[in-house]
Amino acid sequence: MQLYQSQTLKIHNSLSGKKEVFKPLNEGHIGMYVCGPTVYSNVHLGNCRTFMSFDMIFRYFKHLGYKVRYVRNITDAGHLVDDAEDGEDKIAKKARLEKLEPMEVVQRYTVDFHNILQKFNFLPPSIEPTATGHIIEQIEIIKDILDKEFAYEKNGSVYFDVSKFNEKHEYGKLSGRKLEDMISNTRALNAQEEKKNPQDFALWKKAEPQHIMRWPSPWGDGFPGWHLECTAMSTKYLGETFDIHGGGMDLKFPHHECEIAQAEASNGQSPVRYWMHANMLTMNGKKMAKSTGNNILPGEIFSGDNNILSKPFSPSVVRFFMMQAHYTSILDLSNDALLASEKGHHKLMDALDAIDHLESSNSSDFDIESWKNDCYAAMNDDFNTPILIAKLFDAVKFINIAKEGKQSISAPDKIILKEILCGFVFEVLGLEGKTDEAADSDKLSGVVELLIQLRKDARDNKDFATSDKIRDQLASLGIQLKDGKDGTTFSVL
RNA sequence: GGCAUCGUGGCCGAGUGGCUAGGCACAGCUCUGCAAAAGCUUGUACAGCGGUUCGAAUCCGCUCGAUGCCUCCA
Repeated sequence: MQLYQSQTLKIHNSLSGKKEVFKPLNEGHIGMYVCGPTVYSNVHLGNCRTFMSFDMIFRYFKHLGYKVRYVRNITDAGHLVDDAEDGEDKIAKKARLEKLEPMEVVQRYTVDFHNILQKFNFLPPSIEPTATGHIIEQIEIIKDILDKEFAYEKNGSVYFDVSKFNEKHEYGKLSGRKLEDMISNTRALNAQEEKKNPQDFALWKKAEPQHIMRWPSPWGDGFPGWHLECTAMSTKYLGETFDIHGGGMDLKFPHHECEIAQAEASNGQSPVRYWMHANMLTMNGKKMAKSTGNNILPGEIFSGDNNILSKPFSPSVVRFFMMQAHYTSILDLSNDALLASEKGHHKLMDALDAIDHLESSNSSDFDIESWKNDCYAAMNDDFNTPILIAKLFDAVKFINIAKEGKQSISAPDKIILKEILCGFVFEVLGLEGKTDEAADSDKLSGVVELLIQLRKDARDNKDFATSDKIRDQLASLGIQLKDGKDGTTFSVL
């Protein structure tokens, strides 16, 4: 019996705008696709938040006992810079500026992306396909859509015919837009004269002679449109209809809308059963943007090399900070917020360490069953990690009281408490304990124990000047002494 | 201008038509040589204006503000 059989999970489906009971297409198995990064620069912190939300969701599915195929692509081709760039591929553009091969740029930033995600303790997806590795599949889909007459060719490019599609299908159902509104609101843009209608989008773009990234196709040398790769890769690995498609809120339109259109045009069915969208990250109340300087790279948070935050913060603290907000809410990052999260994170980890040292008793003053149910109820309610964390702090409080000997816990309950707590903290939330390896070093703890002993001697002799000196010096090194009933312990901050 | 997601106490951030979120900060107390840590106790809310209701911060309308998107841009 798997855990998921006893849990009812609800997911907010962007398509319906409602929370729906989640039932996978095939019992026990879940197919999930998340739009990955474009690897033409360092990964954006906001992007990390989106991926982290889906990492948590992936982790919870696995925790529930589901077999999950999680596909997250790497976009290494297909994005255009803007109209002024004459249809030049974004990656090719950057490559010329830096005098690098396009694939060299892709490699550099793919490595950066993986490095940062590893620091954040992400689980790797099941498949991480690249757009350039699926050109053939994309061409096949274009052929299919052309056959069904939902697309047309013009001068070596192929465009999706939105108006025609809209006659039999509903273009705009995900983002709540109506084609008529879009038509009346369209701005005048350059280089659109090939399209029948401004709403049409490219499935295949003809490559100009200077364009480096190019592939042969039935319509001449060119490259695929941006929306197509996700359709090709998601359906290839997950089937024509699959359970979950996720991404940032910003991708809802046009990207995800176009994905729906492409899939419905090519195989007649709606590709995704549950659409999930993660919300944006702001900093100091404003959107993060390089142009205004209101921007920070993940690596700069970890190193402290920035003029926005007062100190470095560990990846796990940043993760804890992000998990304290619901994935569908806008989250605001600030120095104060990170400082608060750091303290909360530390308190949580200290309590986890303390469980093993609790005395077992014949009975428990803590209702483990009902607490455990509350934890699962929080996660089952559209992955409500803030509520889960609030529940975890109920346990933290109990552990601290029990540590003082004021309440008790039975031996079996102690095992369950630890198992559930660790399960949620490490497995589901993906947090990490003491990252400072020094804390585990025998040498360090030997030295600190010695100092604690010396301080105790000084205190016994009422030599408080010496005892305070030891305490304060250690504190300035980031080692905190805690005087308890049964002597002094320490923790490395 | 249109569409979408929001607007909660000093800060971050959940939630609900009437019943404690939680973390951090602040104050008092316990413990302590003094602190720290931990515990206990307490305070400050639901953008504004209308409406529905016995009752709304929670539902509806409008206003203001934030963020994203509006065709090739995460």
